[in-house]
Amino acid sequence: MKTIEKYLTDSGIKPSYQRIRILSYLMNKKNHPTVEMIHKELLHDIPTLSKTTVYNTLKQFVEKGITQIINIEDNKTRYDADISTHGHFKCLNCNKVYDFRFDNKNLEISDIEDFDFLQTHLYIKGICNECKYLLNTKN
Amino acid sequence: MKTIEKYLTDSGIKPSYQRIRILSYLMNKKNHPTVEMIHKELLHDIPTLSKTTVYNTLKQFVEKGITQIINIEDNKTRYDADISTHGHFKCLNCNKVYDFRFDNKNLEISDIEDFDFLQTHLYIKGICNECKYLLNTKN
DNA sequence: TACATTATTATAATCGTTACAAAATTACAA
DNA sequence: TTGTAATTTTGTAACGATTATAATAATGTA
Ligand SMILES: [Mn+2]
Ligand SMILES: [Mn+2]
Ligand SMILES: [Zn+2]
Ligand SMILES: [Zn+2]
Repeated sequence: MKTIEKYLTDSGIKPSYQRIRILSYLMNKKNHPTVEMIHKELLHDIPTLSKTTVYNTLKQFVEKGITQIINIEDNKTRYDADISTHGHFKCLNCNKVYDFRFDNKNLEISDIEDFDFLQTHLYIKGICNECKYLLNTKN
Repeated sequence: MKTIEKYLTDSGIKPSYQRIRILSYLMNKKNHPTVEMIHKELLHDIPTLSKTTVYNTLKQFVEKGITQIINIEDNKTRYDADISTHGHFKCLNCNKVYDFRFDNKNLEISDIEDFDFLQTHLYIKGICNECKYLLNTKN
């Protein structure tokens, strides 16, 4: 609890109640939520929470570099408080988004060697293990 | 010209005039256009072209597997008639989207080894060579 | 030609997101 | 503490990309 406030302060963000709760949600759930998911969930505890506040807060988190945007969906943005470079796998059956690690340093890339790389996003879509099992036992 | 019609037919798509023109645009320009870009450009030649037709056509192309969706932008969808697995680099200065090749086979991925992979999207953002040069000479 | 099927178009509706201004909260000096 | 300025949150309206719907046009076929 205390650590999250300090993390916000150190990042140049005043630790308001809403901001603390939204960041806690991201850090604890680790579910790459949409704005809708965060708002719906926190509304139970904070009945006055505005969706605009969720949007504003996430925008600020991204600007201050403590949250990254995950664009694995066609339409809606997902957010991740894990700002390390890691990959995301979306299961096309259950729609869950999984983290995975990949060797960013040894990516063998051609054609754009001299460009300046600032962000790397690796998205893989397919069927997760759980669904593979479920789909097999069904048939 | 003839080849595009055959390509559509072989993919199970009736080669209407609009579909031929939209696919030609994708294949010739290779610029990962948005719906807006395609519509605006083709409107010069086909003044009656509806934006809905562009949407419908691209949806069909994706369903039939002859076009892939590029989600490198936050808000709008881009399309690519090159359905091979390749990476995309977006320059944060000039907003151009470049193709690049990467070694998909030798990607070193942990944690999700047993999942079924269906699509792999590698997006890198940064500054392209052209802009690097321009930005340097400016200062 | 006559009729059924398919494709295209125009328009309205939807949905995620952003803009804006009012209300609430917080910071701080008198 | 009190008054006032600055910041944060909220509600509502506006926006832009996309989808749904229904009418019109084009195409295929008997
Ligand atoms: Mn993640
Ligand atoms: Mn491409
Ligand atoms: Zn799954
Ligand atoms: Zn550039």
